[in-house]
Amino acid sequence: MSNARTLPLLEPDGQGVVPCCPPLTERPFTAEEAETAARMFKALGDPVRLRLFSAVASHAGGEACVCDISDVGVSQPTVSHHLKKLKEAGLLTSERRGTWVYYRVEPSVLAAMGRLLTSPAAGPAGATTGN
Amino acid sequence: MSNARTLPLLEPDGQGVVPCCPPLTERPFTAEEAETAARMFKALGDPVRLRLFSAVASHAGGEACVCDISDVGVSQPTVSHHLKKLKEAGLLTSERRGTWVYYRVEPSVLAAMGRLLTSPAAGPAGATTGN
DNA sequence: ACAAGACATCGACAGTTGTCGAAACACGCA
DNA sequence: TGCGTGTTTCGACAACTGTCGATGTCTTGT
Repeated sequence: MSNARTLPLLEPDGQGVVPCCPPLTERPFTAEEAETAARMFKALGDPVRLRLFSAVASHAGGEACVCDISDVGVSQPTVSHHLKKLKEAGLLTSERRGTWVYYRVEPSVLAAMGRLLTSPAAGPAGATTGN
Repeated sequence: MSNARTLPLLEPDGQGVVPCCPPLTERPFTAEEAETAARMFKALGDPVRLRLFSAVASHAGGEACVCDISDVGVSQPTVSHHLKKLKEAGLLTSERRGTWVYYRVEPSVLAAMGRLLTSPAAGPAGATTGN
């Protein structure tokens, strides 16, 4: 139903994707950057979704059928609801093959998320590494 | 006020901290791991909080006075509310010096978050790096 | 065509969250 | 001591979120 709401953290640019935001420690986020990045953090901000995402991300082949990962303590409609949220956030993609639906992670998004949190080699806040 | 609610992502272990969770792609999170990690993602899942966090993290000296970062489009009590949330999530610490209160990031927490998202050298889902 | 299984959508509901203004608290200074 | 400024807490309220059971859709097998 939506086609302008996907992949908030990355923007397609023809042959790949470009990250939306600099590392968190580089400079203060603009309102727009924050809106974009927060959507992704929010998607991972629920324990059930995090388990589902982790289950997909760690599954052999990089993809998993819903039936493989739906044992997270909530009902089946709730699992479906959360997978939809993760898809809307651009973290997962889904594909139906026969009876089953397979979800897989968007690898570049995971990389972009890591880049957001990895301090860029002695950033302003990373000067004192010894805690 | 609270002393059992801080640093969800890391556990103090005498001389430093140890990460709570493996990378997301290593194996499915347990319910407990997910609960812990989700608390942190949730804290960054709000645009205002993300801007505040980024403002502190990128500020010279690794710390910032509330007065330096409170221009994010919401009222001052709301800023205080969000800073409290970030503190409860273990992402920020605060210290009062005279009239002003300074916030700084917990560097090890940032590192732990990055580790969560960085695939551990060709993990199950990281085999295909070229999208 | 029909039944069965896998998954998604719908509608409802309790609990949580973000926001504000008002008030309280902490500190420095006259 | 009292005032002004910076920050937090309080109380209230609308909006959002996670959850469920019931139902719908899609595919396979009989």
